[in-house]
Amino acid sequence: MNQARRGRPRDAQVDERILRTAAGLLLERGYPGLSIDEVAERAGVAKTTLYRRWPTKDHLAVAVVARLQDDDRIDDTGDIRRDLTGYMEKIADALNRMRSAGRPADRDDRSAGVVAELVAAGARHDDIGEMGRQVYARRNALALGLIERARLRGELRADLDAAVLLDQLAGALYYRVLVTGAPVDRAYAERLVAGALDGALNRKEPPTCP
Amino acid sequence: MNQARRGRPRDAQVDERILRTAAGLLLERGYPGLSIDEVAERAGVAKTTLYRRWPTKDHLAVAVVARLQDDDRIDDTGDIRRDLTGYMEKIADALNRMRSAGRPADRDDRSAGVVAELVAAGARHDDIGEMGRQVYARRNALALGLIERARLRGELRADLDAAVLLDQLAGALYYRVLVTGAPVDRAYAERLVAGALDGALNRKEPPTCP
DNA sequence: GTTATTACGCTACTGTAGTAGCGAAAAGGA
DNA sequence: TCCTTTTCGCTACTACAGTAGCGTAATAAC
Repeated sequence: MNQARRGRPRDAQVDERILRTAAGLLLERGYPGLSIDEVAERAGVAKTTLYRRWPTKDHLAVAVVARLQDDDRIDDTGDIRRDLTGYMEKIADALNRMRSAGRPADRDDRSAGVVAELVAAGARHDDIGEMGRQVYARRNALALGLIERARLRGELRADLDAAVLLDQLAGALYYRVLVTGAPVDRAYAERLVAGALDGALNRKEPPTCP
Repeated sequence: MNQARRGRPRDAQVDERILRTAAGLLLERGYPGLSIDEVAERAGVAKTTLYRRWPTKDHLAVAVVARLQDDDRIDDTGDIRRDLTGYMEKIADALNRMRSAGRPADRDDRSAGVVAELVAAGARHDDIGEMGRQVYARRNALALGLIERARLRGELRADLDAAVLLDQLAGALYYRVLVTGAPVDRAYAERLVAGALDGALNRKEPPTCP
């Protein structure tokens, strides 16, 4: 792919200037402060040029945030509790990075901010939703591998519902950011993994030895 | 509160007409199809009158959806597995009701639709966010009571982290609707509760009886 | 009654996302 | 060199959220 195209080639510096400008506005002023007109003006670019690359403001915002994400590898140390906790911390870090965008540091920050707008963007545009689902699928496949190896080592139940386990873990983080406004930090990641591993049922039964 | 006010009283029929019209548009065409100008025109009301009641489109949408929700009581039958499953089904029903708004029935419906827009509305406006958190807090307090009673009956671990358990349960539902696009139905509710109750760790140790 | 107060409808306005159409510039292919 | 294709900048436009100001209607307090 990427063969030599026919007409005038795109100016890569234009892409760069737009994305840098948009990133500045988005991180400083949040989603409503990301104005297409202002991005175009500050980047020294016609608005139509911008729309030739990203068809909506949502698409531009997704492109900006996608550049800020680091890789989504997952460590496998052989200790499932430690590895899942590390995985949760990675997700929490990514969420917290977006969460604080666009608001003064002194403010009581319970808002989902940019995270919520990106989720909504995925709901508004099929292609963005599909991108998000692919990111999720990739991340989830890696985590399923981690769990499967731990299961084979005997750390986890043989009949474990791994998909549900991952929904519970990641879901709790998103839920706190998007719905309850509660913080997601290292301490919570540890409580979360502990709860999921241990289960809720009471198992203390007096050993029945004849 | 609600003392006799000074000036001309508000026309309750105006509220009703606006909300009915807005509900029709929102459920039929989804969030982008909810146009303030069109609501005002169809309801036979000036746009300024509408804005006197709901300061933004987001507020109007929240008011519409709030009227569609039923009560959030939680059954307590004495069987924690059954009760939690019922609670999950209630949340799933509410999510699914909003999820299908505004799209043709034949379409492959992975989108979060109105749910995502409402979450974003909570992030955009502090007062809406606060409302959402109060709904959550109320619901959560009821569920915490349910869990505490089950714990006292001995069904659940004495050292259970109940807050985390509820985050895991409700979080998984929201996560599937908002992020992964997976369905949330009765079968999933059962898997979810089973996973949370049983835990992930392998506990099969040969009983050590001398 | 009169007055103060609030609701309502109306017109006109701003700001922003997104589109249409045009001419000029930059490339490849003939 | 000439033709085609695509990019880019420009101007002008639509659609929609939200606001400002005004005249008028409906109510309570006096």
